[in-house]
Amino acid sequence: MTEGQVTIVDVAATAGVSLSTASKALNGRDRVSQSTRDRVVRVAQELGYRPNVRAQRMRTGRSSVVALVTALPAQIVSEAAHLGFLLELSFPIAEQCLRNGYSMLLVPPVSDLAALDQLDIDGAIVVDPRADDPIADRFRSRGVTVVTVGKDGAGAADAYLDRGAGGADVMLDHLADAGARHVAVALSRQPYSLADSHLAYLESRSDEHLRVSVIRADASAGEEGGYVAVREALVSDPSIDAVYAPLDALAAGGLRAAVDLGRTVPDDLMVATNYDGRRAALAQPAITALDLNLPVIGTRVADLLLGLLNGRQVAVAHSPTPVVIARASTSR
Amino acid sequence: MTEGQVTIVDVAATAGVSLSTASKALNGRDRVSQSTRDRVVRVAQELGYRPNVRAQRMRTGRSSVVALVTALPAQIVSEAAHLGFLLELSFPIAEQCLRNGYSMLLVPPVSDLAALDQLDIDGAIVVDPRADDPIADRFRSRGVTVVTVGKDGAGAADAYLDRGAGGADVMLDHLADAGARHVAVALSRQPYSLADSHLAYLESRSDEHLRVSVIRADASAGEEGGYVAVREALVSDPSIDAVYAPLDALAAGGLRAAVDLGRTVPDDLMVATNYDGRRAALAQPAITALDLNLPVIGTRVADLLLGLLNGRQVAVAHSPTPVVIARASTSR
DNA sequence: AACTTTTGCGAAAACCTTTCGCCACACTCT
DNA sequence: AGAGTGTGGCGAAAGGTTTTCGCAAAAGTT
Repeated sequence: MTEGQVTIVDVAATAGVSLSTASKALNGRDRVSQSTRDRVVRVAQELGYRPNVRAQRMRTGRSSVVALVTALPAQIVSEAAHLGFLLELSFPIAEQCLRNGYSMLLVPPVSDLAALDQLDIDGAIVVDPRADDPIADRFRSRGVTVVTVGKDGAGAADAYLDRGAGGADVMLDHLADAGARHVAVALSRQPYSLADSHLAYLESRSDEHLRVSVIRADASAGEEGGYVAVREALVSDPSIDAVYAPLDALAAGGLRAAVDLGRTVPDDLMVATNYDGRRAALAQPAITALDLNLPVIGTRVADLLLGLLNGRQVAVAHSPTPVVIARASTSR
Repeated sequence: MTEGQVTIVDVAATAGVSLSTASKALNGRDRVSQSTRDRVVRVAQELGYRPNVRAQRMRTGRSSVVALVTALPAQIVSEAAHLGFLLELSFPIAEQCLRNGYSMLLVPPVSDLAALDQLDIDGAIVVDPRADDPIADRFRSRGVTVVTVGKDGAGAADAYLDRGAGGADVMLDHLADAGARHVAVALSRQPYSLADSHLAYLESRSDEHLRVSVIRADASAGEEGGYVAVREALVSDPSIDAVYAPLDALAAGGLRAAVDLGRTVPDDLMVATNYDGRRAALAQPAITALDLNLPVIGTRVADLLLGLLNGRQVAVAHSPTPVVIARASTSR
């Protein structure tokens, strides 16, 4: 195939210096006279020397790789727009990493935690961790620095990006402004960090102007889960005049349920969701969603992790305030 | 931090066997008696031994990592929907890799080829390579197996996934059926593999029923590039009654140009594109696009690469036939 | 001139694993 | 009994790099 790789030994020999001097000259680490440094660099250039990354990693114990992994189960990832969320996040993270000499591993949801041990990484970004997240734990037990997107309740991570109420505040304000009096918030039955944040916020939110109640849906069933849960809620409590389902699959299912029950949207019932994916934009009527500004979130969480890996002391960052994208489903 | 990692030396010592025997027992490689094997495995378990991935890679010369990288310049990637294309592709690839014990590195467009040398990978998937693609070359000169999505003209890759006419055939059929007589195909001025495939196909395509002419646009300028190119074409040749721009940014720009010129879509002029992203779906009127079946493409190209890495002899795979998603922009 | 500090470089260890060659032993066949 | 054949296990050698330590020569100081 290729001629035997040219190693640093070859460079040193050709340049007439010792191994260690060559290494120091190339890495700029230690004190080497300018003349020898130049000579070594020139020889390396001429010989086409490329350091063996594996050997470097072996020796230094660092790999300059970080992983992006979601803590949500595969079902939810594929059913809801979480996949889109993840992917939109992945690119800015990958860019930020590359810019800082790191590269990013995209890890699909795994059933087997042991598979995570195979990843040669310095750090990981865990999206939407559960409390005491097993993935984050597994990484950290190995010495991998972990940062989470979404507050990590039990402190399983080294740092996290706080998403606050996750946009629930912004959206509820919007719904209230639009005239809603009783919002049913549809959350996944399976717990994850953002849903918890939502919940925490919601409990403090109900006031005389806006009543907020929580309903639970089976997110792994996708739209169907939203359909079932919202239908039941609408039937049992006619005072509900708005449905807010952060997961877009639940919102889309809820919309269908409302239509099937003869409610018109938005006049009888408003519908809103978080992630602004195709599902929301193309629904009939189009569903109001949030602009989460994922590029900024991605960049910030990447900075957080990279900062930690470079020894800076940081513990928390904040996501930008989401902006409501008002669509037909909430504009009366 | 953590207590010093437990190595295979510790396992061997505790189990009372030699280093090499412990290694063989754990890897199931060579002949070891069942009793010692069991003992070693049990000890490893008890000690919580996890092999040092970096040392393994160093020794074996394999990393079980592949990279996904696009050959298109960063400008086009961000301007056109190529980013969406890439991301939709990335997930099935990452899944397929993980399923086979590999992991996938997502690499943003790089300006500096040397950065690619930092990636510790066994193989790479290069999307939309140019002829004699420098990225593919760089990888292969290092001994990295390369597979491309989109035919690699000059054979810079070890294998490729053939996208045929890239859907141009399907779309032209659709336009002809819809009543088009003269289609202007807007291609990026910058060459890349799919545009070449389109071109090759288009040259053989013009017949008495359907005239096909090619116009060139500056794709790095995004929609504006499409606007300028299409406007000029429409003004200089009034017989054009359809615009087909594989890159969605060009199609969207073209649509705007047509409207500004007072042409109504689809009655005076039809518009179509390849990638079915938000831009196409949300345009006014909505733009007809193709369902490329990216999950299947991703899985196939991953299989191609993984096959090669596992020593199987494969050279080419084919993408599924795209299906037209007919929207208002082409239905009279 | 004698002493101390700085500077440039080399030898060797360490990182942890896999693999190659070899030996000892037990067993089988002539 | 001696030669041949497997089998289980061991020791040592890579694999390529970074880093620590020490030494000697040069430079600086009293």
